[in-house]
Amino acid sequence: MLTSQRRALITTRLASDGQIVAGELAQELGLSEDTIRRDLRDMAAAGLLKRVHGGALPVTPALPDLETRQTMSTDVKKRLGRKAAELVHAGLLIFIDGGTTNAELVRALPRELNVTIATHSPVIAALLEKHRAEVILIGGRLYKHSMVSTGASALAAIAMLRPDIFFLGTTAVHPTYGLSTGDYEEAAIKRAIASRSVETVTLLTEEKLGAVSPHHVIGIEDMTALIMPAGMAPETYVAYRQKAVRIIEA
Amino acid sequence: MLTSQRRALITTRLASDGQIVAGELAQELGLSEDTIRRDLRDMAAAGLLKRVHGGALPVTPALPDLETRQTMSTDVKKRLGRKAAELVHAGLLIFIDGGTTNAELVRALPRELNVTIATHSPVIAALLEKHRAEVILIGGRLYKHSMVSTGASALAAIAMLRPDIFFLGTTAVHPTYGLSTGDYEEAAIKRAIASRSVETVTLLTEEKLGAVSPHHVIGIEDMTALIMPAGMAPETYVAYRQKAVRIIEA
DNA sequence: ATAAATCATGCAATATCGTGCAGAGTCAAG
DNA sequence: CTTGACTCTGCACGATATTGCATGATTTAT
Repeated sequence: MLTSQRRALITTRLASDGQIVAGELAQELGLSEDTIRRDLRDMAAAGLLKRVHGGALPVTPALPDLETRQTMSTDVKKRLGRKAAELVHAGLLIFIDGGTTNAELVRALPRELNVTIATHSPVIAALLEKHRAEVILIGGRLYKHSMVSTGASALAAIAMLRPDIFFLGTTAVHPTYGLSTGDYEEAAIKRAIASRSVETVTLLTEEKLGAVSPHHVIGIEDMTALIMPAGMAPETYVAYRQKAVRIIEA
Repeated sequence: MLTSQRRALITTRLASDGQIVAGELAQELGLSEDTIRRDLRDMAAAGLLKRVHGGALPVTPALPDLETRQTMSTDVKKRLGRKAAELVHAGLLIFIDGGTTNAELVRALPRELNVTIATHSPVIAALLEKHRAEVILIGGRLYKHSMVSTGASALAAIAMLRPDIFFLGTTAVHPTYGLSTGDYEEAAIKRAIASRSVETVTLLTEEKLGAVSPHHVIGIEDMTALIMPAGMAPETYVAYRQKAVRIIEA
């Protein structure tokens, strides 16, 4: 692993976890603690993080992550969410995946709409408290990173459903490699839901395009539509259109 | 947890609660009181807080009416939650019912504690995002009023568990009629969980005592313990003690 | 006044840190 | 191709920091 890669990972990890523990990261990467410490020392000198005994913290201490993620790029996600909400009509069975972008979809859903919403994300379910929608919560063992149910019982519950639309949450979309994610179990669950759904749609912010994660979920050609921000360069998404996927701009 | 994070937490907690109790915080974080005391001593030396016997106070006391209003309603529940958290030990399987009082229990649980927590409330599950605990989410059809899973699939999932402690959320407790609630399905679920649990505990605020709702859950004699606010008139709860239920004051 | 809780201090075990040094790899000049 | 400067990395070692426990002092509550 290159030094710059390692340092990029540290930055990412700081943003997602709000902390770095030197010993843990050394073990995880199979490196000595000295290397990690040197990275942290240098990055602290560059003002990229705040060095503390035992590890490092972000320079701007992590706000409650709900707040952080909300403020990250709310505008774009809100627009995507509103556009996605237009696909939802009364009487349908909708499956909503976890993630902050899908949370915006939930917020954009009319409160009085008579739909049935299935989800394996307790966060999404909690957001539906004030809606009229019938909610089906998929249980299972919670995968802590993305906070969604996984495991055999979740798969069994999903097998009982036949959603009209699946709003898939994703972190990486690539024209050739399709959708991918960082966890094996998570990928399996998403695949199971998509395979049972009539339509599969995902909401995409720009930074996810072109990215690849270790675990393949489904190919672009298996998607019904991609909802992405308007105003992007055509060459960014022409590759997707060639796969006959519908592109909806928001 | 890194030292600086712990101290940041102390600052936050001082702002939100208006006080720090050394013993409680030590228990909550799974550390010795000495460590907390050292933090408080050092932070007091740095002028970040005011050290007092038993804990610490903010240097600039919070505006009185803001403090009282915010904490009046939740202060009692926070105390109940912290007391209840003392019952939870590493290695146990805990089932946590929905409700705002149980939410305070979750907030009081040590973040690093190795427990397994089952819940049929997406709200409770979402609160556990930052905890190390293994979380088992019980799925089903969400009963919107109390936001908990109900129905056959929830019952089936519960039948797989054998919780050590069930923290039952309730709205009505009566010395003769026991615990009751407003929805039939909800009562059935609570009964099912209680019947499979080794211990059943409930957190009670004063206004729930003596109330009766249409649907019976379980009798007082089937409870292991009631956790209720300290300082109530003895005649208020003597009737419960006669049922051989343990009364824990918080 | 007496019991219980809380505190400060010293001590030992562990974790983390900084520094110096050596081996391996890279790269460009010779 | 060889050589030497340079960088990166891991290890060793002593220094420092953190933590939990024991002990006796102090404070608080009854």
